[in-house]
Order: sequence, then structure tokens, then C-alpha cells
Amino acid sequence: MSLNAQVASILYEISEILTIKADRFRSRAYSMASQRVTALTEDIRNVAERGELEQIPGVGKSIAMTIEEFLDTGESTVLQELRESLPQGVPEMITLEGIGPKIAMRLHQELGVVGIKTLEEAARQHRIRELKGFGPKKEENILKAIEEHRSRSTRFLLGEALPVIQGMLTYMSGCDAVRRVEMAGSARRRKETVGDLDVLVSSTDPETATAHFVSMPPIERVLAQGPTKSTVVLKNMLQVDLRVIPPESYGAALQYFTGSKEHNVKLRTIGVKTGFKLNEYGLFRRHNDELVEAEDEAKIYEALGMMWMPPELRENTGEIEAAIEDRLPELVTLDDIRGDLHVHTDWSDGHASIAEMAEKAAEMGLEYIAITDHTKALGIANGLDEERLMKQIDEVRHVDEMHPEIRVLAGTECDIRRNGRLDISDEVLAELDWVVAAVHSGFKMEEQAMTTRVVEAIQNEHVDTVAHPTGRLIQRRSPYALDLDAVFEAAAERGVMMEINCYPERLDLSDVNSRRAKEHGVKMTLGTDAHTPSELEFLPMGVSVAKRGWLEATDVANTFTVEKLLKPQKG
DNA sequence: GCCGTTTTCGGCCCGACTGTTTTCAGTCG
Repeated sequence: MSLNAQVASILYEISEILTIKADRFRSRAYSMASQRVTALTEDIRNVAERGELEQIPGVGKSIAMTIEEFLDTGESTVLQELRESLPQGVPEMITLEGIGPKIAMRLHQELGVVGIKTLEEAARQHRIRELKGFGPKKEENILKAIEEHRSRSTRFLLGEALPVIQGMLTYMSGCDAVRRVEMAGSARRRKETVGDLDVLVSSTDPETATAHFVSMPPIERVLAQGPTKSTVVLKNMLQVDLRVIPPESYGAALQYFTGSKEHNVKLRTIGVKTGFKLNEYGLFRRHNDELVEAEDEAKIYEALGMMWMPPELRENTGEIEAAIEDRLPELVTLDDIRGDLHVHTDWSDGHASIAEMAEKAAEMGLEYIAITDHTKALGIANGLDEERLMKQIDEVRHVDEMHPEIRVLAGTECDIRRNGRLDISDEVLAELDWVVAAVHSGFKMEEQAMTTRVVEAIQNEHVDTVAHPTGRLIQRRSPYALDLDAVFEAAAERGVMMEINCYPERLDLSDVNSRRAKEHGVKMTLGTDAHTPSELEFLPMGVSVAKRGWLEATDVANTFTVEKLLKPQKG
């Protein structure tokens, strides 16, 4: 985890515990500060050394001191004391659906519950229903929540959730009572992982729409069902919220349920200061409840004195200020993307031929793809040596000739060895149109050595981009220790680019790191890393990361024509 | 705890659903 991410997570945990303790305003302050630290494009240690921590929005004297303490000692006394102030088992209990701080506290005090295990025993022995304000239903729901907690993995990858939500949108639009249907929440913001799904429906007949929703085939359990809001759990343990909204409030609801929470809080605070009230039904004048706007999401933002912004930006990381000052970036879109710059074939560990990959890419409307198979250091992936790579170049040229509808580039995903050298000779690299360099081994190297390794590779005159630069696998493998600022600096100097890998579990660089690379003057490339034709469809995932990283078309090399892309531009 | 084109003190976003109650607290987003 980067230092910034570590600081952000400390602040977030403090915020969480303060929420448990019902200290909502202090909790919000820490949560806002955590968001801002996450979005910082500079190493927070540099900011601290300049004495400018308090210039970070949301960071005042007190939080600045907490950050400094953490930077000096690696610990936070505020957090430690807060952790110790919570009774045993309470943090664990509130991870269960339907149990919050109040109930967890009472279960601890009145029944001696110290965790999920003892909670389950208490429920099975029917001791919970004896408590005032509790009943059999509550007991039953606690047992169900424990069961779901156990079978549920953490969060879902965006790439797993999007097809599910697409299926639901199609299903819901098949209901006559449904006028419009759209995804909201973190899926609409294209966050790399989502905790649950939000589906928004406009209808004048909410009962029919809701009934249609809760009778969807893959439902495991209905958690709640009301006229405007229902919650279900699917068999794969994904939780889905449905909101039914009258057509005239659709824009307000879309804004509201898209979030993020911090973005909305900030927006409403601005509303309060300028005499408005904003909720899911519309924007109202505070003094007389007169409706100002509700149908059109963009008009709500405009009425609040700012430009509409794409959902990918709505994380309260400076987008509201930028919108007010009319300096939002013009984000790159999928339509801007002309090619895919990281594609495997059956020459190494892919499952389709060069021609099959090219044909699928052409079908998708792409103008070019780069064939970038693994090299010999990756024996397990049947990596190519110089001899086979030369043969593959011939084959790529042949396929390119046979497919005038798309330009097929000869490339490689060349392994960066531990000493920073590439495992293919310069003579052969010189024959290629496109060189992707990547680390595939030695993930445990010290930060300094790993940084030297990657920077060394960037110095090779043939390298165009560095694939999956941090090596992280979402929720499975941490990024390797790497001084990203040093890497970006070297890359900017040499005109080498950084990849946003579109593979759902990689998305590497991440949104925040892409934004950071841009600040260093580094351009980005998108690569699906496809090993089958259908995986070429991961491209939109990478575009989402680019958008969340505030990137414009000129920041992403895949928006270039093939001529511009291949023109030598290194200094 | 943070913040200030009313403010250095006094605010701080807003509503739906459940389970248990006879009017609402707790949870969730």
C-alpha cells in the first residue's frame, strides 16, 4: 500500500469508529480528509515536509497532527485509543446486515456477546428475543445475516458485477410498468470494486415494478420491500437495491443514488449555503420548498452553480471545486479509443490465433491492435525467444496484409529481468512496432532494487510502455514495493508511457496512480491483456479507470492514429 | 474536527424500511 493509501486508511478507520460512537460530525471530518488524502497526486511525506498538510482540503490542525504522528512513528494514538474504547466484538458484529452500533453495544452489555460466534449461540438459545425491543424475527434475521456473512467474499470486481447488472437492467426493462432503468451507485461511478448494486427505475406503478424485481430468478432472499425501495440478495451473495422513482424526479434520484456519499454531502452542504435543499425528489428552495429542478440531472448541478460532471469523477476529490470554476477535464471516452496495445495469442499463453484476435478487434471497430506475447523468461507461459519472435513478426506482417480493415502491429510483452535488462536482444526489439515491458517475477524485491529495475528498463530505447506497472491483483495481491514517483519521473524524461491494464482484477495503474502519472507528464496506454477474443471486450474497463484518473484523450496514446503512435517521440 | 461572499462560533444532508412498538428507534445508503 502506498504511503498516501496508508494514511487514508488510518483516517478512514478513525472515521468508522467515530460513526460507531455516534460522533457523526467528527466522523465526517475524518472521512472527508481520508478521501482527499486518497486523491493526493503527490507523496504525502513531501507535503508534510513543506509544512503544508493543512492546505489539503478537509485537513485542519488536529488531523494534520495525526498524519504527522503516523509519518514519524507509523502509529496513531488517536486511533489506538479509539480501538481500545470499543467493547470486544462490537466492530465484528456491526459487519452483519441489520446490526448497527446500538444493537451491538446492547448485545455485548446485556448478553455478554463478544463476537459473531457467541452471537450465534445467543440467537440459537433464543436469548436475544428476551431483550426489550427484540423479537423472534430479529433473532431469525441475525442468524441469516451470520450465514450470509460467512458465505460472502469481500467486494465484487467491477468486471464481475457489470454483466450481472446489465442482465438486471434488461430484465427490468421487460416490465411494462418500467419507463426508464439505469444503474446507479459505485457501479455507475465505475469503481474498481463494488459492495452492492443499485438499480434505478422510473415508474408510475411502483408496486408492479417492485413485484417484478423481487421475483427475478437468481434471488436468494428479500431483505426489504417497500413502495420506493427494495433490497434483495442474489444467489452469488451480491446485494441489489432497487429504487422506484416517479418519472418527474428521475434526474434527482439518479444524482442522489449515484453518490459517492462524500460527493453528495459536499453538494448538499453547498446547497444549504446557497438556500437550497437537495434530496432524491429534487432540488428545492429551502425557505418555501418550491421545486427548482428534478427531472434532469445536469440541470440540478447547473442550478447549484456548477457544470454537470461524469459519474466517474464523483468522489469528492476536487471535482466539485473544478466544476464550480469551470475547469473540469474533458474526459477520454470509449469512442476516442482506436486500438488495443496489449494482446496475447496462442504463440504464448493465449487461446486464439493472431488472425482470430485481429478479426475480433476489427469487429469491435478498432483501427489497430498490437500483438504482444510473452518472452522466454516466462517459460510457464510458453514465452518466445528471439528466433520464434522473428518468426512471429513474419506471421503478423502476413495477417496484417490479409486484413486491410485493421492494422496489426508486431509487438512483445517483454520480461524485465531482475537486473532491469530485457530478456530479448536489442536487435530483435528494433524489428518490432511496439514494445511493452513488464515485471513478472521477484515481486518481493526491496523498494529500491525494484525501482532501479523498472527505471533501468525504461532507459532501453525500444521500450514504449510498461505493463501493469505495480503488479497488484485486486483483493488478492498487493502492489510490489516501488517508488512510483521515481518511475514516473524517469518515464516522463524518456517519453515512455505507463499502461492501464484493462484486466478486471488488475486495472493497473489504478485511477489514483493514473492521475498521479499524468501530473508527472506521463502518457498512458490501454491494454486489455486479452488471452481470448472475448477478453478484448475488457477495453471499457480501462477507459473507466482513465476517466476516474481525470485523463483526457490527449493523455491516452490509444486515441492516436497508428501513424502518430509509431512516430518516434522519445527524447 | 472543519470551516467561513452572513460566521473564528455554531453549524454541519436527507429520507426509506423494519421490527417492535402504540409513536419510534435503529439501520442503511
